[in-house]
Amino acid sequence: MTDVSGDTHGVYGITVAAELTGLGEQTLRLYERKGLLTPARTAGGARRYSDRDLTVLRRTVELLADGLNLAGARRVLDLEAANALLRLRLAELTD
DNA sequence: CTTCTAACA
DNA sequence: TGTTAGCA
Repeated sequence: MTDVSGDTHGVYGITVAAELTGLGEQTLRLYERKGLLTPARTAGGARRYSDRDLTVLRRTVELLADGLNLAGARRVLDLEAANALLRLRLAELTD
């Protein structure tokens, strides 16, 4: 897709993503296994984190600090994503 | 870089 | 339950 907003495939390796978020690499893999995010993969199977993924990770840190567990954070993340989509559709109707 | 196992709070 | 260390 034509990616004007740009944050969808900003590419970082897991080491960089861990540094940028203050999380451990193992933790990032756990979050993926729990379904909090799904980073892209290289041909060799290495994770590729976009700026979008980093935003999700920072959100996750915030939600965990608020006392949610990973399952709860996952649900909030899903709802926020769905909400953002609805907002876009609403904007199309109101402009 | 990956997955997996085990230990700990 | 979530994180971390070590191994293959």
